[in-house]
Amino acid sequence: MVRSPCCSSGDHHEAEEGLKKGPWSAEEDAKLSEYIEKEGHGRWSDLPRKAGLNRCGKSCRLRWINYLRPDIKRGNFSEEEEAVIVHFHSLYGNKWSKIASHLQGRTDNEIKNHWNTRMRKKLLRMGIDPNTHKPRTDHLNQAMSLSQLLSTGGSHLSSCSSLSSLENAIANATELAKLQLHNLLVQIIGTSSPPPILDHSTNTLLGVPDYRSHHLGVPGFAPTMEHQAVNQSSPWTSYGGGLGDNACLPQLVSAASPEGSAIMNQMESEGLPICSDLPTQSPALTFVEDWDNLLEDDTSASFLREILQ
DNA sequence: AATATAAACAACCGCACGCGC
DNA sequence: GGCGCGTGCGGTTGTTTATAT
Repeated sequence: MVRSPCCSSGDHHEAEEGLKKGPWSAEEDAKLSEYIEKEGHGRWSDLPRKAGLNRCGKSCRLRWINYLRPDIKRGNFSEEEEAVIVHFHSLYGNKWSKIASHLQGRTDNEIKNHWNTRMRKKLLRMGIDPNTHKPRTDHLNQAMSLSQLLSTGGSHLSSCSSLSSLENAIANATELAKLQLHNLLVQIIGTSSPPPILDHSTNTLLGVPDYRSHHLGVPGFAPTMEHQAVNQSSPWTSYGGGLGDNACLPQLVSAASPEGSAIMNQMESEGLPICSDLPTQSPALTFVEDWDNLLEDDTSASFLREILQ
């Protein structure tokens, strides 16, 4: 490859020429802004010398584009902006500069940081894969199974006649639930390894030890794992996702707000589809909300933390 | 109040691409 | 067509700030 003569790490130019690296001082910022506003940036590689800066051109460019540019918009991202980011990310992937071109005043770096630090987590919490923009149905199904198990286990317990059976059942059900929940949480937290699959025919988590034979001591105790499958045609499947003709964005943007309507107009003018007929709540959404409630509940949260430890 | 940990942000680095010679 | 250079992009790392213990 042809390496840029500027800022190359291998050539030790910084060390030889004493080029400064790291955070910019107010004085450097002022010099850079003043020069560009007066002369324009011209060739970035020449700029530092002309502007009297002890930085490489690449560093100057980055500082100007990401921080000093007068039209830059700082501060928190609005929900409208986040919706636009989600939408265009579903179309372009990690093409941050392309996404940035749709958001006035936001830089690719800022969008990238925001995505990596906040939005990814937000989507994961919602049960949406941030890479594919599709619902993580494996997790939803497992979580629903768990919920079913706990309720089934409860009814099972109420019918136990002997105390030892009851204690066993409690221990076993708890163990099973912990195992599954642990697995589920590990996945949700964002490991990139392929998630264990729940084999519905045998009710085992593929890729983990057979917990039934190892942990369930009650003869004949085979918890029912039947669950309501998430409707594959639920609104989640069209969640801003897919690159097909039917890809559309749930109308997260308030068309009433000036900013929202401007964004919507822009999207419409670009021929981008916008969904307006989505129901306000789906079964999956209800579950996600319940899950959020669970996580917000102090007792449950401490229980989950304990499991994870 | 001190320390540890997590989150957010800024900047760096390596690479790819386009352009002119 | 090959090469060198300048620029832009995306991933990663480093630093700062906020929050929890």
